[in-house]
This record gives sequence, C-alpha cells and structure tokens, in this order.
Amino acid sequence: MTLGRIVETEAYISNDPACHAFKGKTKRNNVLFGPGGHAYVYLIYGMYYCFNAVAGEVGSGQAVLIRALEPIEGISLMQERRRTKDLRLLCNGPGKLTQALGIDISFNSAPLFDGPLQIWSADGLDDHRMVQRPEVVQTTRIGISQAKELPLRFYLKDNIYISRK
DNA sequence: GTACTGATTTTCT
DNA sequence: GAAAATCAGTACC
Repeated sequence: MTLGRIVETEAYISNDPACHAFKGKTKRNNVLFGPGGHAYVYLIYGMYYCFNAVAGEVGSGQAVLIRALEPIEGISLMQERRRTKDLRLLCNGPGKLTQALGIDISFNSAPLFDGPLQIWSADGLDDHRMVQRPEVVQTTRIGISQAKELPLRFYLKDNIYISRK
C-alpha cells in the first residue's frame, strides 16, 4: 500500500463557476451531489485523473481537490508507477498523485473512511511529522479559467512537495 | 532558470 | 466540435 500526507488542496464549492457541480447534475459529477466522505475521480485532458474528496451534505455539490501529497509509505511502489526516483515529483500535482497511488476511474464514489482508498485526520496518526499543526498558506487556484480570483487553494508553507508556490 | 508545445479522450454544448 | 481542476519534454536565455 501507499501512504502520503496531504500538503496541497483546492476547494470547489457551491455557486462556484469552476466547480463541476455548478451547472447541475450530470453523469460525470453525480457523486458530487452524494454524501460527503466519498471519492470523486475523473479523467482530465484525456490523460490524467484528478482525485477529490466530496464535502458537505447530500445535494450540495462541493468537493476538495487533492493537489499534492508528501510520500510517506510505499515509496518504491510510487517510484515504479511514476517512473521517476525524485521524491518531489511523485505526488506534486493532481495527475501525478493519482498515478503514484494507483487511482483510476474505478475509485470514483468509493468511501474514504472504509475501503481501498482512505483519508485519515492527522490527529489519528502516530507520527512525529503530524504532531505540529503546520502553517497553511491560502492563494488562488491553479489551472482553471473561471473564478480564478477566488482564494480557495491551500498548501503547507515551505513544504517541498507542493506543485508550485 | 523560464516559456511554449504536444499528447489524448471524455464530457457536455 | 470545443473545452477541460494536466504533465513531460523541448527550446531558449
């Protein structure tokens, strides 16, 4: 298995033109309107998958895009999948981390607290790296053309595993 | 170091 | 038919 620490995220909320749920329910974003705590996975640019955690109540259509991870466990497996040895390149982008973790469309709608793909709170992990609450920086989102100005991207300050500063 | 380009396909208009 | 929450490689400074 592989394990990583989430170091960069973006929020996609209701009434947000950049959110896939903005224009209403479709076949693709169906899971966005389901209960929180599930995975929303989709293919972007025909080549890469993006991984989101669905947030909020049923019908709200909100999610958090996981943009970057700090690799912790299963690193050799990640290196094999990504075809690179550089730790910083394993998970520093939404398309990269899905590759490193082996996430594809079959993980869409999978529960995040039970099953092959899970997210834990840092408080539940016995790891010295998780003890101190890190400083978080808030900026605008990346790679979108709508609602660019909204400050909904969050990353850990000075962390080398984020996709960019 | 930064800048630009091609790859590739699902989805919705 | 066009756009899309991207990445790796190449060219150039």
